[in-house]
Amino acid sequence: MDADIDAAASATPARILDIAERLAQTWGFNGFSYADIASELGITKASLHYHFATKAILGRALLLRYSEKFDVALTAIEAVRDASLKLRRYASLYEQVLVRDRMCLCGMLAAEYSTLPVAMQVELRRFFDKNEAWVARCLEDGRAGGTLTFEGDAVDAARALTAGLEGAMLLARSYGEPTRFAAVAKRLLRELDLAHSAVRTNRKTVN
Amino acid sequence: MDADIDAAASATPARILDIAERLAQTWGFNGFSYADIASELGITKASLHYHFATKAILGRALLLRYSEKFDVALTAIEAVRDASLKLRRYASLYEQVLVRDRMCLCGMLAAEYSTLPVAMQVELRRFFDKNEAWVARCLEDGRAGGTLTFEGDAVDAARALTAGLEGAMLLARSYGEPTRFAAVAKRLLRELDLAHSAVRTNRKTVN
DNA sequence: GTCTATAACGAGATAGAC
DNA sequence: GTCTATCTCGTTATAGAC
Repeated sequence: MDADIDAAASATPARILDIAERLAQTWGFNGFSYADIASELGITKASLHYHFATKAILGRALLLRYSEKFDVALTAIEAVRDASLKLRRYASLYEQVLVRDRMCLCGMLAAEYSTLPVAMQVELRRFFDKNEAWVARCLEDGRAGGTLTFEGDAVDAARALTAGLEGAMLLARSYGEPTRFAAVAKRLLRELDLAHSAVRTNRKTVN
Repeated sequence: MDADIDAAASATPARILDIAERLAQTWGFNGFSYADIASELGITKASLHYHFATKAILGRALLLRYSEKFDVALTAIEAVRDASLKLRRYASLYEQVLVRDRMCLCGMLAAEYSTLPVAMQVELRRFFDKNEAWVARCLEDGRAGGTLTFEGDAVDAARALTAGLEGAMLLARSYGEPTRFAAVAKRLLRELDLAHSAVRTNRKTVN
């Protein structure tokens, strides 16, 4: 098939990005070099520069691809009806990254923000903006639909949730204990859950 | 005074750490070099190596001093009676760092964790452990005293709070908007506040 | 305690052959 | 599209004079 041939012919850039992505999620964008990718892929540094002329270009491509993959994942979750379940699926996206001993690429890049090429800084903020908008919409839908509860602006609540997930990831990875993340995620989601909140309300009124 | 003379005589290591600390909080531990410190301090790289033989030693000293300073700050907060206010003061420690365009040193190092010398990894976890214990104790006191409310283990709640604060800091700094942090912090603390929680409970029962 | 000088290495990047 | 070879620069670190 032509598609397969083309895919095979253009496989090298994708494989480069695969390796670079894992290294960036593990050591940070400034923590790996062209030499690291080259040795792992079995080609020379010069060949890497043919595909990605500069590291800044590679980094931007990394972010764009990651953002697209994230879009696909979010779209898949869109099919879910229940907003509460949607959020649990969303949180599990983070967890899947963590159990592979990686940080969220964008959380990692956020830490390195001030050292990144401007083009990467722009793309990183774009990623967070999209992410935040998706979560905010999900929260708003859930509140309107009567499955979620939170106060104030949905965007603020979305920021609190993503901040909690990113931070929990950061800390859990330092301990090599993904369960630390899971516990925090569960707690964050529980607070948004109307069903659980109602239980808590009842308990209070009984007291 | 002898103390002053001694302080002046041993001022160089402290000034080195001051600069290194700011650079580490801005660019990361791997984001600055001895040359950066040397040029800013007006001495040579060789002189730096006299005070801190290797960068790993410098990094560990950085962490130890930061941890001590944090202890002092926490002890100062201890004087506060109200647990809710105590937590607000705690959160404002983070905010004070952020408004100076810095990341929490330990949040930054957590991102770089896998690239750090083992001695720094150990010290970093020690810092988080102490931090977590302090917050957990504060939460427990507040719950017992009837000013705070949360479910389950205090340690879990403490981890959720610190994760939220660290993550919010990370994201706020990428946008150069400290208000993003403040909004998330306010939300996190509000959820722990019994007074506010009671209001919410009342509102629910009215509905 | 600070200096000059230098070692030893790794980084990103380029030229030009195949 | 990949290679060899090389350049230039920045990095941590050391030797030895002052």
